[in-house]
Amino acid sequence: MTGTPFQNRVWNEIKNIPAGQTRTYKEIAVSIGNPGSSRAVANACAANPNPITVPCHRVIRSDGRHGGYSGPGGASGKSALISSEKEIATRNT
DNA sequence: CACATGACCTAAC
DNA sequence: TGTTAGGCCATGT
Repeated sequence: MTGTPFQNRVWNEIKNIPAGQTRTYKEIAVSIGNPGSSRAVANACAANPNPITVPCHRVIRSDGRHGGYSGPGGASGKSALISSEKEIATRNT
């Protein structure tokens, strides 16, 4: 899984995203220390070998739209996953 | 080192 | 509001 240090930071930040919460690629880029690498961040997710262990489905664009998802369900399931996790977070409160 | 690719972002038409 | 153009960064060839 440990590919490039950059990807590692990206996946790490994504894994740090709390359930029900969504982060934009730019936010992640800033979190890892590369506020201008929003594109590379998306690439890291796309290159992420564990689209399931990594909640890349919580990562969305600045427009609020979903970017993509190489895991099960695809970009469509991505929104479903977000809604489900959002529901979980709401239930926990 | 240079070129090509991509789940992006911003601005302009 | 929807599409097009340019720019940015990391990775792979």
